[in-house]
Amino acid sequence: MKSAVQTEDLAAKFKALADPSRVRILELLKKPSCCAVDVPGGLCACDIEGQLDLSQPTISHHMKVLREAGLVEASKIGQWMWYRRNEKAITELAEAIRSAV
Amino acid sequence: MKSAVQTEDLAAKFKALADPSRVRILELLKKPSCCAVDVPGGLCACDIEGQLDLSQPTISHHMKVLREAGLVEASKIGQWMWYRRNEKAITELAEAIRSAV
DNA sequence: TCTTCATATCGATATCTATCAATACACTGT
DNA sequence: ACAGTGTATTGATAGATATCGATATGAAGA
Repeated sequence: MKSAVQTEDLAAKFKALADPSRVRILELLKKPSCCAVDVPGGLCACDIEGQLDLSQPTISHHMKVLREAGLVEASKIGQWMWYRRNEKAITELAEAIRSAV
Repeated sequence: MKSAVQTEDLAAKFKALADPSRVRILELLKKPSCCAVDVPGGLCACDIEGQLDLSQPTISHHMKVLREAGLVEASKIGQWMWYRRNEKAITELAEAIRSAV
């Protein structure tokens, strides 16, 4: 039987995806980088903000949720935050949903 | 680009999984049937209730959420509701999370 | 140091959700 | 018809969440 922590952890990750804006953000992060940070893959917060019609604090909140769920990673580069998908965690979640859940 | 309805639909499915009790229910539904309904796979509501330490109305609520998300199917057999996983929808969601999201 | 820009945090609020007790509904056997 | 059983709905409530404006933090450049 699955442990309670595993179940809780799965639910927490799904909760992070349980919002259209956050699903959209994960879509956007698939695109090649187009922000000031010259790194392939990922985006910085201002670019995400430019595409979602949400306020800057709201975007910041969503990124925090995605990060704490482990689905997105972030690094500070200069004054920008560079966000990118954690493909490993995403793939593991996809596996869990099919077999383990 | 993904359409808004697709994004909304994905988020709706994730929202259905964004609760430990409902993740647990999907686990339970993997087990072979052990309820009065003599059909392989799936469970009836009373069996789920017996394993989750939640009230009957709460279980009923969770099953409704899972059904409306399309992740679980239900049939009435006599006075029992027979619930089973919609493996097709679950697999599609697993695909979406990895590639499309 | 001062200003500017990018991002995070705070405080407030409206909406949503999980939960239960009570009740209604539906099916079965007597 | 009636009683019993399984499930759904209703109504209420406590807690969570998405959102924003205002403000704070932090980094870069003049």
